[in-house]
Amino acid sequence: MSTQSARAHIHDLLTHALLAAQRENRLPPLATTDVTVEYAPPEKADYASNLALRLSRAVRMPPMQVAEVIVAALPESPYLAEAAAAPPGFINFRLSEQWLARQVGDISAQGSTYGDCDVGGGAALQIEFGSANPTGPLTIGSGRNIVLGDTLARVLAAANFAVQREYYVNDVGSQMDTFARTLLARYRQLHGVDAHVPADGYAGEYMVELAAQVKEAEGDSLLDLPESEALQQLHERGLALMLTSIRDDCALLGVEFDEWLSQAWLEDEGRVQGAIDTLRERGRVAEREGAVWFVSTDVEEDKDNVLVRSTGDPTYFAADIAYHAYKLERGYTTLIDVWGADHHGHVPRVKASMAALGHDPERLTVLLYQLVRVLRGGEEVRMSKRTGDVVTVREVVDEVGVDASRYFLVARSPDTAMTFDLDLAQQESDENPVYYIQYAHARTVSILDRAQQEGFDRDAANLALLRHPAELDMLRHMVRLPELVEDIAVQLAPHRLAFFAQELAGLFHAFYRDCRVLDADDRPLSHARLQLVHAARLVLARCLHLMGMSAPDHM
RNA sequence: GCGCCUGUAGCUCAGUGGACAGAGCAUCGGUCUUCGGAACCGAGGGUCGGGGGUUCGAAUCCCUCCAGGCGUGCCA
Repeated sequence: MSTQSARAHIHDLLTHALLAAQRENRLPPLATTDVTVEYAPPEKADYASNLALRLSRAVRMPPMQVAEVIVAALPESPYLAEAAAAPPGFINFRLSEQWLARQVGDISAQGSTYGDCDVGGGAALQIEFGSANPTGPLTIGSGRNIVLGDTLARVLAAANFAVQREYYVNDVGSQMDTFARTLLARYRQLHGVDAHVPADGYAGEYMVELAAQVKEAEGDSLLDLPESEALQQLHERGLALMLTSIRDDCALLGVEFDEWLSQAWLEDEGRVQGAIDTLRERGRVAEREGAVWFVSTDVEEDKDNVLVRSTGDPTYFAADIAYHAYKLERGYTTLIDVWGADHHGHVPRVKASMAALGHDPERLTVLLYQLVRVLRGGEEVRMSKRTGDVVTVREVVDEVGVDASRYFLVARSPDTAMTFDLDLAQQESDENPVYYIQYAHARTVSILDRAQQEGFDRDAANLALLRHPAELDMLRHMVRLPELVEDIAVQLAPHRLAFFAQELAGLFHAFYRDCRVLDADDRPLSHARLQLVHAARLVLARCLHLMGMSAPDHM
């Protein structure tokens, strides 16, 4: 970063002013006050602080007076054209137009890294997402998980975290057993043997296709095996095939993981037993009703939870305890899990287990997202994983493309039980917001190409010529990208990217209308505007890439 | 019963302590087609689920009620 963001700079100015005002006895001595800077309504200012309003009571002065004292103590800054107190006690800041125009040069110089910030400070962060059971193809719900996780990972990397992406493979347990039993039934059926899919089995057609693949590879050799052995082999084969399919689905979405971590591996390594042993040593384990329990009743949970079933098998929860301990053991200081809201009850007990093992549960943040409804032909598609009646990632990407898929899945707050309208996402019309952003990018490219053909030289630009309101409005938005990346990294709110990009595209289109870029009669202005268009292209492309979308040159 | 999430314009959704509550789409009316019209401008449309409270200030925080989704000791 060659320069500090405007917001961070104003924050520092206010902090200095506050100290200076106290030093000069224009304000009484204060305990440390956290200074906040926010975006102001555009007609009032660019940035604003409510510092004086919040201080008013403590210093026993009217807010407006406090604001005026602070304004008077503000250092000069090349960033600002104006700082003023405004009723009822806000401190408003206007960015300098000359400073804004100069940012075009900074943005161009930073190129595809413009937008980076340093909230992470290089800290090792792990984000675990996806992590759907490998018992069926990825559903659109998992798609939301993966798109949210991947977009966050991209933003966190831009915020200077050392990001590792991991998919947790839940390859043991009762659901996998059911998966294997279903596969065996389908395999037998393909050989003309009378067999039935278990009542709790996976009825989806994909299981027949899996069985066919096994048949192709193994012929009838599994038919004569003892059932337990056949099940074990089908478990392995089916798992491998499902993982390949899931990996392919992720690739369709443009997502790659650094690690696929297997629950079976954790168990084989003795890490699950080890975690249980450690909890026992710490007096946090009880045995009753034939099972082993994690005792958390007096701590963070309202109930105890089973670690080892009466059958002797460890639960998913026990493995997850070992898994989270292993994450920290590998040196990640910040952990993020992306889970569907149906797992929210799992959060307190995982955190309780971290505390019980002597770790700081605050290291883990769980991003919960609500479920996805799908609209097709204007009607809600009923889904059931058990019957195999699901809308898959593959179907959606095939129908609407990867860009629209990702856009729609990321553009809603994780807390919203979103509706995915397949027909809208598929439309290549002005009803579809996806193309609005991409079209703006394509327009920038088109102008830049044309400028080159017609012999304009943007390197000769005098940026001080940029003073049209449409130019400055676009710049005011563009300089907020590093602040946006910071906010998204802190709030884990990737959907804000979509809104930012949408607004920037709108500002660009308005600029395009109001400001002729290529004008042979005014080459100096054309050159400056070309630099601005070039910078706009960089920012639009960065937004699109952070969302995992393409930034097309032509549409 | 209890816990979490949600309820904002006709629809899909932003905004979670600040300034008269916003966007896209839809509707209606304009630009009329010289750098890409997949664009732009304007208009109408909301007791922010209801009620109470805290605060200088509440869509935002607290209480309560209503509605929907998800969950609630040996599925994950």
